[in-house]
Amino acid sequence: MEKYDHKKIEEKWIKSWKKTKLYRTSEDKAKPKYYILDMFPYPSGSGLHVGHPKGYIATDIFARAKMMQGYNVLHPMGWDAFGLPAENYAIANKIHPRAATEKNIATFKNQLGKLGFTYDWEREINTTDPEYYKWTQWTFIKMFERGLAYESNEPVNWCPSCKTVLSNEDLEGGLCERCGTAVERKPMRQWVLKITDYADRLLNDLEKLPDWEESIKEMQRNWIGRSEGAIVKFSIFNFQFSNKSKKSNCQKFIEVFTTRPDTLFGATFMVISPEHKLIQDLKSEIKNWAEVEGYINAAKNKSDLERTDLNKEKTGIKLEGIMAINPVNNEEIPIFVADYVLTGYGTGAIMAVPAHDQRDFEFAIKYNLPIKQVVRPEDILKSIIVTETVEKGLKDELVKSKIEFTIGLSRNGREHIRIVLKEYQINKFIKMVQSYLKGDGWVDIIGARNILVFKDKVFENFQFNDLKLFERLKRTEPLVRKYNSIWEMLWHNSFYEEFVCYIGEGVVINSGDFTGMKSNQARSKMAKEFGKLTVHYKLRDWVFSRQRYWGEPIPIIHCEKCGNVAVPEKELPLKLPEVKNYQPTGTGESPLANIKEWVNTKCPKCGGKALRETNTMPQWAGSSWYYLRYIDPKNKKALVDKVKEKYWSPVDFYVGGAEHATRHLIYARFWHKFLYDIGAVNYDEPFTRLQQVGLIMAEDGRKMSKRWGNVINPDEIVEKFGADSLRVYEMFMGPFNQPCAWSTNGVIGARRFLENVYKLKDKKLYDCQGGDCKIKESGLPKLLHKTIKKVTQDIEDFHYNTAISAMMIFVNFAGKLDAMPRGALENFLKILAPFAPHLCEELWSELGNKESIFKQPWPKYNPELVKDETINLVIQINGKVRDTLKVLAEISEEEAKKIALESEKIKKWLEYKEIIKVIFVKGKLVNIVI
RNA sequence: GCAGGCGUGGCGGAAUUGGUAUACGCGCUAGCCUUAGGAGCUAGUGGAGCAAUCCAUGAGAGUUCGAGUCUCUCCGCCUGCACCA
Repeated sequence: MEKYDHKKIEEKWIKSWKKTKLYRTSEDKAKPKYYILDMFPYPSGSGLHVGHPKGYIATDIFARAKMMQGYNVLHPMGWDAFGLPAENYAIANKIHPRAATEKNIATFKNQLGKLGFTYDWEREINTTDPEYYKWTQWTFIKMFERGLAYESNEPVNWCPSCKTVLSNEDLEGGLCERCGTAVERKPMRQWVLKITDYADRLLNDLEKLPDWEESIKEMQRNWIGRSEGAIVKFSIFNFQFSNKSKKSNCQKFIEVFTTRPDTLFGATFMVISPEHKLIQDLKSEIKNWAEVEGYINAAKNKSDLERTDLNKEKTGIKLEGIMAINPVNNEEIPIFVADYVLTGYGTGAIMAVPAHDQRDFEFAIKYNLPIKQVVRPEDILKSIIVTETVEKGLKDELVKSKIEFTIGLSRNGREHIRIVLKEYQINKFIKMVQSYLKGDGWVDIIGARNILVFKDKVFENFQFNDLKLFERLKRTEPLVRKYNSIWEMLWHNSFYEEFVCYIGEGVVINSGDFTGMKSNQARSKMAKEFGKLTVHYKLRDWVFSRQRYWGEPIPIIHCEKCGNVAVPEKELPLKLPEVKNYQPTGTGESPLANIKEWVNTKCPKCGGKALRETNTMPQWAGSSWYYLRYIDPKNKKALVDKVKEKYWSPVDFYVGGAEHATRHLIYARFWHKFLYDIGAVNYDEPFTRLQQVGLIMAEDGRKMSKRWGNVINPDEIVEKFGADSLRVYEMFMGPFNQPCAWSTNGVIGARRFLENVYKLKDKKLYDCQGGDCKIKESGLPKLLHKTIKKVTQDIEDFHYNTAISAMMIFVNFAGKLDAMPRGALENFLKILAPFAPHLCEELWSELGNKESIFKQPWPKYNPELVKDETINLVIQINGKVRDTLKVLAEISEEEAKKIALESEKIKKWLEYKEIIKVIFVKGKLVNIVI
C-alpha cells in the first residue's frame, strides 16, 4: 500500500496545470458564461494567514464545479495595491512603496500558488499599474466633466497620525480605521464625488438584487439612510430695545429638517449647531456674543469622539436678543446653540420638541424650558407608583435610566419619589422597575381609577387596551399586593406619586385645527402647509482626495484664468512621479506638491501658466471597477471592450468579507452606475449574487493577529498536511458565512478523510454495466447517486460543509467493501475533485485516464436510484416514537395502519386505551392518538 | 437606543413542506496492532436509570395528532449603525 504523499502529488499537478494552461479563459459563445469573483487582496507586508484563503478556496471549488458542468468560467485574481497601509509599511521599512508593493505581491502570489487555484494569471491586474490607473483617472475626468467631481471646502475628517483626510466610510466610531487615532474636523480643500446624486438609485436598485445577503443590503440601506420629512422655515426677530414689543424682522430664517412635522406645535425652542453659518451672520444681533463665541470655540476643539459621546451631558448657550417664530402659531421661542446638533446632518439646525424627543427632553430639563405635549396615544392611563421606602437602589436605577424624578416629603414626613414619565420612557421604566425589583423592595402600579391586582389576576374595571403592557406588568407579579381601594393602598403605604402612561396610536392634541387628527395624517398635512416635503439622506458625498503619495494622481490642472481643467485624455495616464521624499507633509498638501517641475505645467485650454493638482485618490478608487478590467485587461483604447463586457458581465457571483458592505460595495455600485450612464458598460448593477465570508478566528477565539501571536501560516499547513487537506478542512469548518475558530486537529480530520479516499484505489475495481452488477446489493450505487445529488445541490447553495459530510459518509461506506465498480469510483472522484483537486487528478490519472478530470462532465444522478424502495416507517403514539418498521416506500395508508396496529410493541401501549384517531404521513410515519 | 442575525452534546456543527433531534468531524473512553509511538485499526460516546422507560434543542407560554423548525413574551450572545432631528 502506497502512502498518500501530498507533497509529490500537489507539486506534480500544479506544474502540469500550469503547463497545459488548464484555466485559460476566452470568450466562447457556444458555452454559457460564468463569472465568479473574489474580492482582490491588499498585498500587505505580513503575508497570508489561514483565514485569507477561505473565500478563495470557496470560489475555486465553485469555479471548478461550474467548469465541469459545462460553463465557460472566468475566475481572475489581481492586486489592490495603492493606499495607506502599503505606504506606511514602506515608510517604516525605509523602502519605496513601489518596491514594497512588488515584494508583497510576490509573497502573496507564492502563497496562493501552493493552494491549487484556477486563476487565469494572464488576466492579472494591479491597481498601481499606470495602464490600469489610466482608466481610473479617465473615469474621474468623465465625472468631472459631468459635474460629479467637484472641489469643496467643507469640514472633513483629518487623521493627524496618517496626515490625511478620510471619508466618513473610513471611520470607526470617530476613530481612524487604520491607526485608531481620534479624527479632527477641519475645513480643507477637497475633491469630492457626488455620490448623493445616486442615493435613490443605490437604495432602490437593492431590490433588483435578490441573491445578495439580506444583512448586507440592510447595512447599505442604513448607510444611505433615507428619511422622509419636511424642511420648515422659522423666521428670526431681534429686539431693537429692551421692550419686547419693539421687535423687528431681521430678514433671517432658520431652516430645519424634521421627520415629525406633526409635532410642530410642540416646538418650544430651537437649536443650531456651533458650526452653523447663521450664527456668524447674526453676530451683530446676538447680545451675548462673547459667551456664544466661547462656546463655539470650545466645541471646535472637541474631537468627534468627545462630541458623540452619548453619556455626556448636553450643553448649550441661549442666543440673547433674538427669538424665532414658530410658523404654526406665531409663538416666540428661544434659540440655542448646542453641540448635540450636528452640522453634517439635515440643515444643521432643529426645532426642539422636548415632549417627543429624548435629546430635546434632556436639554429642556437642564435649561428649564417648557415641555409641551402635542401628540398622545389614543388611551391614557393614569397610574400611581408606590414605593415602600426611597431606597438608594431605586434612585440609582432612575439616574442610570435618565428618568427624571424629584424627592419630596409625604404627609407623614417621610421621603417619596415623584416620577414624570414621557411617552418614550415607559418601556425603559418598566424594565428598570423589573430589574430593580429583583431585590427586596416592591412596587405596585395601580390605576388612578382602576385597581390592578396581579397576584390574584384580578383586574377591576381594568381599562388597559394594550395587552402587551398588561403582560409586562404581569411579570412584576410576585411583588404586587391587593387593595380594595386606592385609599386603602395609600393608607397602607406611606407615600406615592403619580405617573402617566400613554398607550396606543398617536393622536394630535393642543395643535389648533389639527387637534384630533391621527399623527400620520397630521404629518403630511402640516408638512405641506408649513414647509416643504423633503427627503434627506445620511449618505454624504464621497471625499475623494488624500494628502498622500501612494495613490492615483488626480488628473486636474488649476489655471488662474480658466479655473480647473481636466488633463487631456491623450495625456493619460498621468503617472505618479518618482519622488525622493514621500513622507506625508502634514500641512494638508501632498508630498507631490514639493516636485516643482511636476507641479508647474501649462493650461491645456489657454496654454498659460498652471499648477497640477497634488492630491491623490483614495484606496477605494482602483477597487471600484477592477472586476471590469479582468474582462479585457490589456485594452489600450477603452476601459473595457463593450462586446466582451456584454458577454461576461455582470459578475455572477462575488465572494468577500462583510467589512466591505458599506464601502467598497457602495462605491463600486456607484462607479458602475456612472459608467452605465455614460454608456461604457451594458448593465446597471455589477454583482448579481453576493456572499460574505465568515472570519476564521484563532484557536483562542480571538482574531488572528501578530499582536496576539496566534497567527497560523497556510504554508505550514500545506507543508504538513497538504493543500487539499487545508481546502477540505476550511470548507468543512461550518457554515461559510459564519465566523469560526481554527483548529489544527480539525485539519487532521480532513487529512484522514483524504487518506481514506486514497486507499480506495487499492480496492478491486471492476466494470459493471446495467443490472448485472453484483455490488448493487451492497447499496453502493444508491449511496453514490444520493451523494452526487446532495453534493451538486450543496455546491450551488454554498453549503460545502454538508457536501463534505456526505462525501465522508460515502467514503466510510465504500472503505468497508472489498471491491467497487470503477465507474462509481470515477464519479465519486469527479464530485470530490473541486474540493481536493490535486488528489483527485492524481487518482484519476492512476485509473488510466489521459485527459484532466476537470475536462470531464459533471456526473448526473439517476433519479430512480435516489429513491428509496424501503423505508423505516415510524410508528408514534401521541407523537412519541414507539416503533419503527421496515416497509416498502409505496405502502398504502390502510396497510400501514394495519401493520402499525399489529406491532407487538405498539399493542403493549394500546392496552386498555381508546384510539381516537390514526394519522398517516406517506413515506414517513403513522401516529396513533389515544 | 435602532436595525439585522443567532442560541442544539465536552467542542465545530447536521436536521426538505412541522414528521425517528444530535448526521459528519474533533475530542474523550475501552480494547487491538506495534519494540515503541500516533496523524493506525475496532467498538463505544446527550443526560438519568439494572431495566422497562423517562428527560433533553437559552427560558416560559401558545398553535398542532406531532414543534429545534410556526406564533407571542422574556433572557443571552454576535454584527452593523448611532446625539441621524
